Amino acid sequence: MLTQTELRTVPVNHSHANAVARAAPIRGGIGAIETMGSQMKFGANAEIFGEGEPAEYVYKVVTGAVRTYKILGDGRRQIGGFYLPGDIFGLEIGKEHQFSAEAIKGVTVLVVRRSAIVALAERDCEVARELWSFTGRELKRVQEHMLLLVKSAQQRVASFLLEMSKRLTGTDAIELPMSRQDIADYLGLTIETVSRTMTQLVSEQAIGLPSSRHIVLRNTGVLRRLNG
Amino acid sequence: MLTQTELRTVPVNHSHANAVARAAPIRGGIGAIETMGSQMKFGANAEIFGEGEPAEYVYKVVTGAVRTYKILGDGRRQIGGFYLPGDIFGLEIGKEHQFSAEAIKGVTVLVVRRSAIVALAERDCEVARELWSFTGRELKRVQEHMLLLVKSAQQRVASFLLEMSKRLTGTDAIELPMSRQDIADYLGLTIETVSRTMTQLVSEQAIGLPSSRHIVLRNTGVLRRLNG
DNA sequence: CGGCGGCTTGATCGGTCTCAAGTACGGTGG
DNA sequence: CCACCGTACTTGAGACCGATCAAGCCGCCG
Repeated sequence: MLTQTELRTVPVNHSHANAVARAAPIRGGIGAIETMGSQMKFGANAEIFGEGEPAEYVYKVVTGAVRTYKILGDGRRQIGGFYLPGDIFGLEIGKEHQFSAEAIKGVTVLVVRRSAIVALAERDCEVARELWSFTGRELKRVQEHMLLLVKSAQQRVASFLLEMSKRLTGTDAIELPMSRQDIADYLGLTIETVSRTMTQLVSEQAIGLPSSRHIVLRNTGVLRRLNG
Repeated sequence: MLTQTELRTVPVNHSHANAVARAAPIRGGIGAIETMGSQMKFGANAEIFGEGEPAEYVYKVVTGAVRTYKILGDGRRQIGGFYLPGDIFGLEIGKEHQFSAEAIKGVTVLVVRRSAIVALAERDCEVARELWSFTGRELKRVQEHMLLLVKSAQQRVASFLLEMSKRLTGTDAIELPMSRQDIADYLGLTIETVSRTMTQLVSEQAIGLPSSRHIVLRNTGVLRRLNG
């Protein structure tokens, strides 16, 4: 239950006054956040936006990592997704954010006003298509996440490691930005089960674990087989 | 594991030769399936489309009920969603269906070529927005489904009944179109656990169960409290 | 009436959670 | 440089929830 320390190294409000850079808007929608966005920084565990707040901005991770989450009725936290450099998050169809978002560690993001993109999409069908396409990819991602949650602990952890390997570096050696608690809340497990499963995978020669956040995939075949 | 009988009462191919009605195309995108679509019928358990097949058509349920699903690596079936009269399904961003779809019982659907809608969206931004909006609602639905899967059996069943009550009739008396196996595969439980949980809810006065598919919500407060 | 599929109920097993210590690591201050 | 502390992580023992295996029941249709 939210063991994490609630230190917010950057005071946040929704005027987002701490923008540090601004480039001239040229054209394009979501794919052109680079050219029309402002850059912002958030410290570790800083809240970027909260569930239910107006979805005024769309974000793209430049460096660092972000988690989105919901607090369930019984106090547990379910993480909806991890967003790594290059990933876009915070784009909603409706007026409000469905999940909260926090920086996992220090993060730099590009920010664009949602209204700017939506306005563009009203004139430029190509932009509208990009919005649709983005939400479609997000849908696919959540569908896969859903499928994860009906598997065994071993399968969930194995799938998670394969996913992170692909997204972080594409190689077998990965440096996890998130804590065991984050992983547990993403996979719908407890921190103890995640930890135990990791050591189990080590003893099965499937992974190496030189340090708790540094993981080496030794036998992706075994991991993939677990995946189903 | 797929106890269901594989009887396909309607032979299906992708030319969809068994269209029974055609109306003149007037205008509008996804909201205008009515005016530009053909009507089709599928018998109980008939396959409407398969995972990985080209997503040539978009469907809207007129009568009956549809399930989408995936078969997991270990042979289990996970149901992605139930689609009831008025619901649209089968609309993909990419070229292929991500899930398979079957009629739960006899079903009548309206069908439109995906390409027709997409072509419209390239010229009419309002149509493009409708596509985005639809996929956004689907995303929200899947997110909620994901949240279901990390709850207790009681919570899952209670949430399911509340959802069905809202979508089927809006009243407290519901007639489920799907079997216990379907419900189990939707909730990530076994058929036995679903059954036991139902009788448990009966003994707690939360629901009435005059027959296995006919359910009366007696105490929605209790159900909602379970929901979290 | 018999048979079959869908549903319920019972007994036991097993995987994950819970509660509780113990360990490793990084930072801070003496 | 080391002692200390706090946090993150690991490990262990036992409880509990849902899965599994196995019967039995019910409704429907031939």
